[in-house]
Amino acid sequence: MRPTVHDIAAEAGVSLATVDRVLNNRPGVRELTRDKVERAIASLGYVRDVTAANLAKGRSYKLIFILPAGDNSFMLGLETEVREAIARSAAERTEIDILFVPAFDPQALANALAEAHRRGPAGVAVVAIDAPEVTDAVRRLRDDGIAVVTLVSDLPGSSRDHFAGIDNIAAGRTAGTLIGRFLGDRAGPVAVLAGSMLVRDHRERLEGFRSVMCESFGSRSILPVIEGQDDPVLVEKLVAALLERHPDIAGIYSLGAGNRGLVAALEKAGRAQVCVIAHELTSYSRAALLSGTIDALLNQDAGHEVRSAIRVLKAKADGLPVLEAQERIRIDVFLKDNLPNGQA
Amino acid sequence: MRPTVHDIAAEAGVSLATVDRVLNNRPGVRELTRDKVERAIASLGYVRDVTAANLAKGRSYKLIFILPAGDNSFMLGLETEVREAIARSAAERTEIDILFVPAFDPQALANALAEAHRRGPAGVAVVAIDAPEVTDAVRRLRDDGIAVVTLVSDLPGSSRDHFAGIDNIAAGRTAGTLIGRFLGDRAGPVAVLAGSMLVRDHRERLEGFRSVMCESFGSRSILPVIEGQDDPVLVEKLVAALLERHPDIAGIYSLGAGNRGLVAALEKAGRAQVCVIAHELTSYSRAALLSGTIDALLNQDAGHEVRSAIRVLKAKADGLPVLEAQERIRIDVFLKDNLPNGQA
DNA sequence: GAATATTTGATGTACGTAAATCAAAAACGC
DNA sequence: GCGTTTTTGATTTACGTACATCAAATATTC
Repeated sequence: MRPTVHDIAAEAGVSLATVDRVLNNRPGVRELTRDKVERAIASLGYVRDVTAANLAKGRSYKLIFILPAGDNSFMLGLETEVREAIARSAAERTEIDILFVPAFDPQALANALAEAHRRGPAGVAVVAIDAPEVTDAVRRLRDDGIAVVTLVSDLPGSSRDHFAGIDNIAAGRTAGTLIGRFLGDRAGPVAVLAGSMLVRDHRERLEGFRSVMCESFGSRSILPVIEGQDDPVLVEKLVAALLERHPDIAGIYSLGAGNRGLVAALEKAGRAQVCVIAHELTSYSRAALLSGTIDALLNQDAGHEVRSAIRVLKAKADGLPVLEAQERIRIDVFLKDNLPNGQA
Repeated sequence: MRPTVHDIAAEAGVSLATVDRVLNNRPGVRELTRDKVERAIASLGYVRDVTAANLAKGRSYKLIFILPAGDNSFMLGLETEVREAIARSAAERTEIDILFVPAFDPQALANALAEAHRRGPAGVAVVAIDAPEVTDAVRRLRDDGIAVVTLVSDLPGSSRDHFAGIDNIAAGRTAGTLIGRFLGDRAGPVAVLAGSMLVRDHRERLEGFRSVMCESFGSRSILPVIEGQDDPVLVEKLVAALLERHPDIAGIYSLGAGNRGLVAALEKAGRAQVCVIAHELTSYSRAALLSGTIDALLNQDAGHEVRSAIRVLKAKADGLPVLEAQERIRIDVFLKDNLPNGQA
């Protein structure tokens, strides 16, 4: 049987009320008595029954998700997952609100964080932008004991509790090895298509990709990066021009979210033999993978990221440890052979 | 605010006791009254507070894991994960026992299932062997309302509630595409190394692998399957003989758990240029991937499988729905570039 | 309509914790 | 020693559900 507060009280030779004072950091306990109780807790191996505690407190975890507004499929998918978590929230003692902010706008994001702060939640999950005003806003939240988790895009060097997202350098390296080995001896340069070098995850993917190409496939030339702003129309135009300029192109690594335009340009040009590695599984990229236009997809599972963020925020709010192995977001590598059925 | 049993009673115009009788399927309620209560439940959208219910019941979920004895790293890893779940069990109202059975022995497994049945648990997780006596034993458990989840290796056509493992056909197909594309125009046959064709996961991986090789890489010949019983010593002997017999071998797909012997044989023969795709991330296979002896690893995360099995068993024991998207076990594709740090 | 069986209500206790109140005891200053 | 402050104890209520008991009301049978 698991020990209860009563057992602690008996073991320490104090009353229930005193145990409660110690457990919940209430004032009015002598240092000596506090020690006695803590020794009893340690010796009996007491662990507070969080479910009973939450029941008694009538607690519900108020959480706020801050997401970039915009219509790219991945972010829409992320929003869908948050909404599904909201639908389940009754059963999980959570109360989740979403705040939308204009994409790529650090000041707007800092303001949203301040607004979230005002609402006094137990935790905040945010798709971060790597800027000082954002780091500051996060620090202010943390100073007030509000847990903060970055989602998809991290804010290293800030005081965030946790990052729920993939290792983007590893993702870029993986793309490099795949494209290098898939191409084998086939001649021709490789192009890189990004959204914007302003966002950290794109920069990191490029860094990983380049280092692998340099280390392991040094003879293959890499064309200058094309920035398509994740805009389908712009991407299509840029890729079409690229294909015309370089008829010998062997492969393309698309590390951003411009898949729709990329696929359109490739198919119009009839260049199915170009080896393409792209990111994020959406209905477009799935179709392109199945048709053979895209050869491999790297993906981060938005559902996992959202659920992980919620678990971590709840744990941090309770001062509980986090199961690191469970919360590591993995880089999915999809070929046409191992696509999950159903969704996305 | 979430409705409680009191709200249901008020809404239905009955007493708390009657609501309780309906909710817990206790006898002594007229059909008409039962309907009234059920309508109230539906109209208020009542969901039982499982944590409060468990608290009241003093419930702890007795679960039994049945694992194959043996010293292969993957199964040891699986055992480790179960033991870690046991360490966390205090906080999760679970009480987990492990039963070990000799590997690849259907009758012993059926006996273990009967033993598990005798102990009267809420659920059983089992690494299945696809044999009629096992299917029968599972059916008997289910007939007594005991939840059953197959782990790693499935038992389709049985009455198991859920399978916590990967899609092995997809895994085999993925291996096929990877080896086919990595080899490109390089000549030479491909060999397949399995543990035993008795277990379904090995059969399915082979099936997926063969079908992709046939569909997409028809010109490459596949040597007859070698069964190494996942025994390092035997595997090393068999692979050494294989390499001697076929000096022109271009690739090996190891779909079982005999990696230690495979790597030893390859390294002793100095055949690093052979393209090798193997399964399961262990300390041995990790080292071999980093050194280049293995080119890619397909992996199922044992920790995820164990945690998923536990979640599903608890949910089934409570008659609760399962979040399918969360419980899908993914096929990890590891190259040396995206190996997770830490463990395994 | 009486006797019986079935259904329903009323009520209390329990689970493990939180939180509040008030009284009692101990420690402290002077 | 006194009064005062601080610390501790004892007790109660609450959270939402499960489960048991006993009495009361309603159906059913003959």
